[in-house]
Amino acid sequence: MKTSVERGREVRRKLLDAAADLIPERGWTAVSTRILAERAGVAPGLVHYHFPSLQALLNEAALDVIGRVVAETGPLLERAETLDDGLEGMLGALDAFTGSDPVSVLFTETYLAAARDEDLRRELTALVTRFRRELAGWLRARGQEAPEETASVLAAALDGMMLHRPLNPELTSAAVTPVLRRLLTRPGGDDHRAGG
Amino acid sequence: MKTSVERGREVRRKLLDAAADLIPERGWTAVSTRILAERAGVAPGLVHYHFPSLQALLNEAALDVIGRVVAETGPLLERAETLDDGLEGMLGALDAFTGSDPVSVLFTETYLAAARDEDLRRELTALVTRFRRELAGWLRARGQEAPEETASVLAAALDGMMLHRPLNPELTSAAVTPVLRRLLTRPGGDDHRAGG
DNA sequence: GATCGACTTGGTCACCCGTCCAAGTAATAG
DNA sequence: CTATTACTTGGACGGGTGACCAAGTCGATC
Repeated sequence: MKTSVERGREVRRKLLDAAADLIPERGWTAVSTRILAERAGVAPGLVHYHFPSLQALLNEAALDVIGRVVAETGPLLERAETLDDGLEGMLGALDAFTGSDPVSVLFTETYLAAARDEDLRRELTALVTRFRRELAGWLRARGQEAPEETASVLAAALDGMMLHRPLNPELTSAAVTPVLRRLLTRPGGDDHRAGG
Repeated sequence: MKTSVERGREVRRKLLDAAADLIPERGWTAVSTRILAERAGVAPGLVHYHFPSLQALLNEAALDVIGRVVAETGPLLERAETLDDGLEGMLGALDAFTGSDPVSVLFTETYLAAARDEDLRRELTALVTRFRRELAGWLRARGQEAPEETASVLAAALDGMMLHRPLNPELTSAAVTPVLRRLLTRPGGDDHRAGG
């Protein structure tokens, strides 16, 4: 038999998981305490026992998922030796997301919610910045020109692709890789145009 | 004195304008008939007189705004002779949008709402496709390699930039233009690698 | 066995929701 | 002047909302 504290943690976890499902499904502002509790298989009153507010629960659930995705990308990059390999790896991993899947939609919902919640914005900015820094560092280490700016554009382009995919079926990694490859400047290529 | 039909049209217009304000402000699913009517300075019952449902009103309002932005971009492109000029023009125009302004947020809100409303998705896809086709045609006419794919990536990257801007202040057109320029292949450049 | 404290239950509070509609106003057509 | 038409008003309908809480459960500790 479990201790009540253990069951409490489990309930908390179930609520966060239910939120990660429901935010993409219904939209951030359309997730209610009752629906959340029902989906988690839990009494309605528990939401406000384990979390100070519905907003706080949604923020934590979204940042959890995004944080996990960001944490997975670092190792994926490090495994790639060349810029081309890294780009292909990232875009290949992105093929798991159709733009309509829960994770893609959760990302976008969170970006929007961050415009209306200062706490969320601050923490989301931290996560996105970390991702961008990792990407920039990886680019720099492999001789990429203007690594920070390239990382910013690349990060934005990846999220933009997720946004456009449901409206543009041609936006596959196969179609996109050759185009995005042009963003990368190889060390042995056209790298010396002094200054800029 | 105005005829009642004229006043009716005016009310319809006011409701659409109010919706275009409120969708970014509160989030798509958090716009209610009563708040809408209040913002428009109009009685609540008028919403369902002029529109079959709240959803239909929101769809029309969003597509109006997006359609107008898309319609403005064509002429902007045509004015530019070279790929570089066109890119700079587009990115410069994008500087009017901070990513937190109503139009930027409305775009993203609409992409998300389209995932949950088939009618909206169909019409939004038509608009986005039109934009992409115009961009691709313009690119092809100026000797760009793989114009369709480049247009797809460029369109996605632009929306992605709007999504990321509030979280990444360095994402200015000045920082981004030199990077995105690498996407463009000049006619006199490395253009003949037959087939591909 | 008694006490404590974490967790849970089920419900209450005041309020907002989309939709619909009977009754009213007022410009126009006959 | 009457009938028609288009538009407007204010409220009613059933139902969902976030937050809160008194009472209850139950393992852990003394």
